[in-house]
Amino acid sequence: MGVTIKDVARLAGVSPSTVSRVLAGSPRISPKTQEKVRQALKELNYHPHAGARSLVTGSSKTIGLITSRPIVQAFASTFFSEVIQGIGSVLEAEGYNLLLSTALDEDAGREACLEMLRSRHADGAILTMSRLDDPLINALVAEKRHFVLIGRPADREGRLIPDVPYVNNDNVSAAAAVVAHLVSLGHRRIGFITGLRERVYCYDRLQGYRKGLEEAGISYDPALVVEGNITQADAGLALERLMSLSDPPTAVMAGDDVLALGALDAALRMGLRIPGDLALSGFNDTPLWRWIRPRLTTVRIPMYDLGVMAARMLIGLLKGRPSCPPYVILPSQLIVRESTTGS
Amino acid sequence: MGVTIKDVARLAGVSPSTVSRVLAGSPRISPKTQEKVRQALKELNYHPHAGARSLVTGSSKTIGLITSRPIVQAFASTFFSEVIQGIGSVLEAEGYNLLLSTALDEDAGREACLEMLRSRHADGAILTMSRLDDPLINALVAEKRHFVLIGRPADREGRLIPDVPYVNNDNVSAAAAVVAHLVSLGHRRIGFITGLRERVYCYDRLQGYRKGLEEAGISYDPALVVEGNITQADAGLALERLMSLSDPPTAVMAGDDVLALGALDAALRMGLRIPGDLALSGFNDTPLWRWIRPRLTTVRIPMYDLGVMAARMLIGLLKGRPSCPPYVILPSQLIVRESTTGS
DNA sequence: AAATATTGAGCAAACGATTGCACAGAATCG
DNA sequence: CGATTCTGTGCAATCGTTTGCTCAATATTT
Repeated sequence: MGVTIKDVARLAGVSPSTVSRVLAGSPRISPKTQEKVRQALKELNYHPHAGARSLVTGSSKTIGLITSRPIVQAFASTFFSEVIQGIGSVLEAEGYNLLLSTALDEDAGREACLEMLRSRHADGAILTMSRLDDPLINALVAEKRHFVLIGRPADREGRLIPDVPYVNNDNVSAAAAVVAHLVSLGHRRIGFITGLRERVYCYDRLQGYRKGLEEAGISYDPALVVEGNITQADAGLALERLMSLSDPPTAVMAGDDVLALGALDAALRMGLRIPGDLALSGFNDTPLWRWIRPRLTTVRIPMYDLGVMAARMLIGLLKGRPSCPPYVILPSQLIVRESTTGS
Repeated sequence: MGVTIKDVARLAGVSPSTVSRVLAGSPRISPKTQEKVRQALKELNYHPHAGARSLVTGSSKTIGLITSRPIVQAFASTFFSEVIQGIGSVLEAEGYNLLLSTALDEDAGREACLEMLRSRHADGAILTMSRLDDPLINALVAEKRHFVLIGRPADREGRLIPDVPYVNNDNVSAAAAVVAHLVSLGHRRIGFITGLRERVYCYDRLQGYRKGLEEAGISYDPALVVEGNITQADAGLALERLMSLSDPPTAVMAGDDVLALGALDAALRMGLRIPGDLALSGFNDTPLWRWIRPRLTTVRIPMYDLGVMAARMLIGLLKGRPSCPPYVILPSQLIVRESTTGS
């Protein structure tokens, strides 16, 4: 069925070794021979057998792409999509293919991921959206695998786990910047609707929220923070809860655009005017939502670039480049729109 | 580095063949031996080398997932995400892994896809969102690959290409149902904003639109159809064009929720009331948008199930099941909401 | 008890590619 | 011109598994 290197060798009148060397671009092959071999390659439409190759070289030219939470959520926003593109653009140029982890639930999923990486002999992995004290990170470290995290490796207390390469955006300072923006508009009671803090990015944005308050000299009020699932329904309930406080917020920042949308819906239902009665901000600048009115003040995350950097970093690791930096933090950008300023 | 079948054999005091047979569940191994081998497997934490396996068996237990248009768009909506989950849920249970095609542009992308399938010796492929006369389909057929299309295989004139297994939703009748719904509300001038008809699903929805008109005894007016890219900006322009006709539509159906959102934005900007001045409908029931006001009348596509069925069908093909149906059409569902009925 | 059937396990040959080593023939040197 | 260095190519081992065939040992049958 498949045409092998021997077939090519026979047609070109050389040995398999020579064909292999031509393929590898070895300099010790004469131009004449090279030409003959290339002819034969084209003529037979030869394609190397990745399995056989990986058997002898030990490298499968394959990278695992892993999401530690169910893919459902991972793909729901455009985050994953953009990140994948960034990763793909780098990996393709380097001849790597992406192996997707499609596990359903978190525990079985972890084993399935590891199994995939092991049996497919993946050269490395890229992880996204990890949790505090993420078991998968621990497992990967224990197996001494090459991998790069998109996000921030954090232990149970949110402290940075050393020696894990990662690419992240500056969630803390970005969240603080949102607070500063709201403060500059005169707000002092600022609510925060966020996903569960076991997700590192949620944790960090919460830290940024607190940092922003502190820098503005506003004391932190736990009653103003509502933590829940990243769904619009939950965000709506969260907003209702915040607005029913005896001293309700005049501004609410959401830890994600999805949450902001749910909150927006609830606010409008409650008859609140945005931003007249309540200023509202999101996070992530989900592209498709730029058309929602009022337009959402939010933070733009360089998702594509996160993917690119992660892939580059991983390639660096695989090639054993010593100059490879242990981590990269990409800046994000506050995008001010109507939902806070009204114009 | 890696622990091989020989290591296991040595520890268990048997030959590699025996270990292999235990792994394969061969019945001709005594319980005692099986137990010994299993012990050794656990103890050494053995994992088979997929490459070596594929070398001798010819199967790589790998499925390529291919999007013929740039992944960008493919991932932008939740379509791809849900489909992937469906696919994954089936493939994982069958021991297959997903290889993702990450090509950037359409032409180089096609070659990269094929190259991936060939050199990785993928057992099969699942294709999404094909075009009329899609070159990739032709290539896959020419290479006699096992694959299933999510969508409908169509030639240049939109005719069904025979002998290509596919899973599709009933775009034609769904679009017709939307028209029927609008007609039942009293509309006679119904506009249609759609993506380029070179995408089969756009083409089919256009056919459904025409069919719906015909069934209602309304003659087709090309001026009421605007075809463009699937972006909100284009949809906005399309709506403006439709509304500036001397005899503008009283209802507009969009071929996609993204388009509906762009049209909605434009309509509101033009001071139109929805559905008072203009009824508006979408397509796909993008989950995150159920919270947008006014809520969008749309069509729900069973995306997850499309993935499941495609994967099942592919597995069937790979196993050479003769009972495997050549195609499946899943029903979609009209979801009536405020944007057409007002309540 | 001898002949035959069954069971359980090993031998060894693939599968397709890479690569260290050997070795011709040509080129270069003294 | 003989000795030495290059160049270009082939040989053969190797990577980790699977699997057809062989064959001992055991079980079953006459």
